[in-house]
Amino acid sequence: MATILLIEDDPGVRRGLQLALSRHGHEVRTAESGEDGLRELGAAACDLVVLDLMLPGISGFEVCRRIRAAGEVPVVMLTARGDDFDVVTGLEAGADDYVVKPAQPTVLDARIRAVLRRSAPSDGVRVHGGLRIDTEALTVTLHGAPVALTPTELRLLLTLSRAPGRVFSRRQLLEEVWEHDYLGDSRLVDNCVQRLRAKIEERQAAPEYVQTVRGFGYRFGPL
Amino acid sequence: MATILLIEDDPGVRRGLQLALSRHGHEVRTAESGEDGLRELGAAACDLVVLDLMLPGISGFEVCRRIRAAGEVPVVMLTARGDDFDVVTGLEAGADDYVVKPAQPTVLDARIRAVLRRSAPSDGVRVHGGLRIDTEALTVTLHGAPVALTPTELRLLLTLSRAPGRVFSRRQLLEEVWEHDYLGDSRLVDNCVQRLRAKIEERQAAPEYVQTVRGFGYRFGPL
DNA sequence: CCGCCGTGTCGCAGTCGTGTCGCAGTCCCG
DNA sequence: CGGGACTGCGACACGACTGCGACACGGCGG
Repeated sequence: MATILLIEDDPGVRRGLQLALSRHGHEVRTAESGEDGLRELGAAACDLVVLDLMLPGISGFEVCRRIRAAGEVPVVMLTARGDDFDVVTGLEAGADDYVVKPAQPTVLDARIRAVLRRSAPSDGVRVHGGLRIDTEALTVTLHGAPVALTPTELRLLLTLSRAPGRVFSRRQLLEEVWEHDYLGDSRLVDNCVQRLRAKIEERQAAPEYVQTVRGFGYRFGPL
Repeated sequence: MATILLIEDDPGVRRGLQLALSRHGHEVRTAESGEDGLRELGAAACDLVVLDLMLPGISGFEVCRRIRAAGEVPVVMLTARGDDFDVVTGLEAGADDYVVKPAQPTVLDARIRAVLRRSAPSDGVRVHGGLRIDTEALTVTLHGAPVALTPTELRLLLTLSRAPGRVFSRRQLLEEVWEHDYLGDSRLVDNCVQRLRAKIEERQAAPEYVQTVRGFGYRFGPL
């Protein structure tokens, strides 16, 4: 499961690949052009870019160079024909792998996983939108910028993000994060959530990562 | 948490992983070879298979193909080296994920949970017609559109849907949903049912999900 | 010894959920 | 056919729950 940005101008191919990759368990965002893609990439980090070579406006090669110049996001190229010129130039532009169209979804997925595996050997990294949680280094970044969390806030975030979507009751959180036997109902959890939100949520009125489920508790991630 | 079948020929690795996965809350059964594993799988179902590639007798790939051909049990592969050939072939054989040996128990557990989460959304999710109830995320969708339920309405729906077809008396519902000792017969339940219906029923004249059994109480689901 | 940071507690305010009431419509039964 | 019981349904006011700021305590390092 990874977040993938698909840059492809042909609407048919774009939707087909988006659907196929979604079925393989990836989160897929799309862009129609190189400019659009670079903008999208700046807005929110992703784990990998699938990049078509034939694009209106900036060429795929140029987009690839800029992506690699900007960061360490791996790129899988999509070429119409496997002629040598494309491949060599593509790999020299910084692509990590390439797949020849028409692409078998299974093959593309296999390549993607292979690239992710060798270019991101760091396991235990959870990425949700612009939030990146490294469970080994115990670091959290928001849109690439490091976020300073206190130990308790970090434990809370780790616990919640371990099961995205699942609702944790205050009771459960007290046991897992604080490990006390919790005497007397307290609003400690609310408080810590509030402090955590102040650091990782951009619009606190509509929290993106830590959501409250009234009457039950809190939940990490998508609605 | 989940029942896992571990197919691994090396006795040391097998016991180590079995112990580690048990500690993470899984039920672990083991098999020493591909044939053994397939037999085991036929004898009793499990939620996921952890499959070593290097096996005596049938190869891991072949075992994987047969498992996927037989049913929908997800497979996590265990490979000695992450070379591309293994990965691509493995994923094409139908593996859902793979972990490179020597495997960190925590990493393996994380992968297992991720695979289980995406390949078995049927866990804790109840679907009846257009209504989908996720008992972990505590979300309800109607024809794909999220429905905002209040805590009491949600508890009511969860209680009723736990036993579709069964009739719950108002008394029972008061005890299970409200947990008070219920003094004085009240029409609280009727009210809450009404509010719930307003949100999930399309034709309230002929309720599809929450039906009233005159003189007795309410029932969830088909006649 | 002093000051800072993290943590737990308290109180206030706004919002939303909830329980009660009353009326009207429906079904059952005499 | 008529009366009574049962249920659907809207309205309303109280109360619970949560967000949020402020403060005090304690540990750790300068």
